[in-house]
Amino acid sequence: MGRQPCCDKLGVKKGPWTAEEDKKLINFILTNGQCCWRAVPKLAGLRRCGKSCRLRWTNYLRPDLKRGLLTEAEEQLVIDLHARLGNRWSKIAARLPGRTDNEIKNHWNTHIKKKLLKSGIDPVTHEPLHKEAKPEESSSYPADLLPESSNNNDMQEKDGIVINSDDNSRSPTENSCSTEDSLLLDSICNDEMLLNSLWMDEPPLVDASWNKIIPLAAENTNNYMDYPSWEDNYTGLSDCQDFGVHDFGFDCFDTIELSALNILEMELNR
DNA sequence: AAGACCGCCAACCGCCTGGTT
DNA sequence: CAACCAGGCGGTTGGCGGTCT
Repeated sequence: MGRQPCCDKLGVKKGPWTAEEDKKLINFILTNGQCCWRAVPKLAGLRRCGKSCRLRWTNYLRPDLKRGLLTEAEEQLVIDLHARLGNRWSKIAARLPGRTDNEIKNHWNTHIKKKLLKSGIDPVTHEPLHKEAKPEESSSYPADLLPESSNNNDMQEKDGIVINSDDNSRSPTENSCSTEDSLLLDSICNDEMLLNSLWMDEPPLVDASWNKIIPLAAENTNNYMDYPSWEDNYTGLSDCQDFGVHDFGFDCFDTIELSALNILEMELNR
């Protein structure tokens, strides 16, 4: 007995999203907020599966997403977190504001994996590929690929995954990263509590999920200032700080729609 | 110039989890 | 407590663009 499909397969469109569909989805989410993805296609006038809408939104249309390749620091952080967490892409993505699990997963599979292999490191275990060849080495990571967990002897194992009990020993920020990147890593990598929260199911201290921003902003505009990527990308939002899900309508929509249209324009120019 | 090959990434699929009834 | 449901997650695929021959 298979699971019921998440949507009626008949009449549901698949494949690449068109600019028109994107616009419909953006308009709907910005007007109504995120709720009940199953109902979104119908309400937004899309012939798509709700799941597909959610993915499109979280992986591509969300306004706080960063574009372009991961920075050196971000890559470093991904390697380090992967060494601790394994393929828990969503957990890893939660530590990288503006990045999605899908993006990180793709970047891992296409870039980082190869980089590690080239350096003689098993991307799964983060151990040297030919350990017996150089057993005296504590780590085979080159300077630019050194995860914290591999250069620290004080390791712990939890649920079969190696974690590091002393995260303050060294951070990847010692590499040549921008100040901004360094700050990001300092705030994330060196925070024992934050790393512990990766294992507990506590709300993350730094959470990139945009859907949390609107309610936060509605009850405390100071909190909303904690999300620079959002602010940077959508300065116009500061003009409507009192918005809530239902107030997030057409009065402040022009600015946001401009951003949405920018995305669509980018898409059309591709 | 054109066909073959390769890499990247958006999107899909199926399973899992947590909440609700 | 079981059944159901929606959302979330990770693995995988397929199409497209770039590079190579």
